[in-house]
Amino acid sequence: MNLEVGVQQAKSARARAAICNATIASLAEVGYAETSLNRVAAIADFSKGAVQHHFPTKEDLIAATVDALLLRTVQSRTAKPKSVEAALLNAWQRFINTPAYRALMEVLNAARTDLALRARISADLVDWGQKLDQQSLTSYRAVSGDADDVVMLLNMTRSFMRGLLIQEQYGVSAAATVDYVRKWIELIAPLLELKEDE
Amino acid sequence: MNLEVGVQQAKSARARAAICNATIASLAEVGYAETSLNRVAAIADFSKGAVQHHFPTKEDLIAATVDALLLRTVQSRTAKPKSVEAALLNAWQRFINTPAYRALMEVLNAARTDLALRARISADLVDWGQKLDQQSLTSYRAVSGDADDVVMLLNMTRSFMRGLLIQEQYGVSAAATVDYVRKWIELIAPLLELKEDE
DNA sequence: AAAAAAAAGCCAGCCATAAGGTTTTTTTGT
DNA sequence: ACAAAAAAACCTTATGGCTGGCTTTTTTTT
Repeated sequence: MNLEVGVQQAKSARARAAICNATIASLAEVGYAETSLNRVAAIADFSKGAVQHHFPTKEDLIAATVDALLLRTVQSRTAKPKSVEAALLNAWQRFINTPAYRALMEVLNAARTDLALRARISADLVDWGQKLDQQSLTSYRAVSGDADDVVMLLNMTRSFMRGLLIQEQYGVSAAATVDYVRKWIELIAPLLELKEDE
Repeated sequence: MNLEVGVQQAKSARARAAICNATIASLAEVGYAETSLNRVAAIADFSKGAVQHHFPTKEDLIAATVDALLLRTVQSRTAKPKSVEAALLNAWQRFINTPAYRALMEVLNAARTDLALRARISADLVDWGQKLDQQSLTSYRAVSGDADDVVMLLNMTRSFMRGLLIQEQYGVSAAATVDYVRKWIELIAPLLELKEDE
């Protein structure tokens, strides 16, 4: 229990956080392939050597950044929503349609063909998926009474929203995209109810 | 007036097609960033110089490949399906969940951050989207009677399926993915009818 | 003295260009 | 009309400029 060791560790932790944030910003802005150590270092205002001191390899950097992203998106529980409709629309606006989620998608896409990266982050992603499923179950109930329906409907919603993010680039306006979201919510909100107890 | 298309032209066309096919294969296998002229040339069994002769810049190559992909996916009209459910499931199996579509997604994702590429292919993609909407209207009718609903529902379905492709890598089995597709179809199919007239 | 940060060097791979040879097409001269 | 000449197209090989990640060395901080 050395307080001064704590000081160094704290500083190191701050540096690592700053670097991960820079990585997230870079992923969102220029994508995975163009997210180089040089660029991350420039954004975080460190030297390339500093980045490589904290994360010896690029895979280390990306893996740490993914962890930060997953943690961030799980922690962001909002106040209890008024309706299922409001909750789902909120999920789109504050959760999916956001630079951080885009950064995550960049890594997910890269991991499709980069097997080493995929092996590295796969366990965390599975954990994350399970946490999301848990959250679904504590927030919603299916009118059918089947708990599996809750998980399935919310996963479908997330899938749909991920797909919207891709299409968004060409020929479809942001307004039309929100229309799509609303239409989907219209369809599935009647199948779900909010849990009130807590 | 030469009835026979020039020998060279035919050869050239064949070479270009082979190179584009190699590009599609590479995109599907290793993704956009790793799809280099070297790799494409190796797959197509040409020299790198040959590839660059036909497509002076990488952007040219990708743009031509996208054209080939879009053409391919529009042409592939199948026999008239028996039900809305069968048609949508077919769309997933023969259209979306396929190497060619994955190749297209790679380019779309890259185009999000590569503005030059996006400007290059944007018009073609918009055209393509309109063609797909047209096809939707000739094949389906909405029970609501509103033609816009047809277009919207099918675009939503494609969005959902795109989203599935991304998630597919981690924690979700192929069988579970098909379950999701079926569940989605259960929700959407009652809102659509097949057009029989032709 | 040890950890953190910066700097310098290395190798591999990328895209692009250029030079050379072969084959096809077009133009020219008679 | 038709062979010779010129031009163009196709493909290969070689080269260059540049940037990527990684390693090693030097400087700074604590």
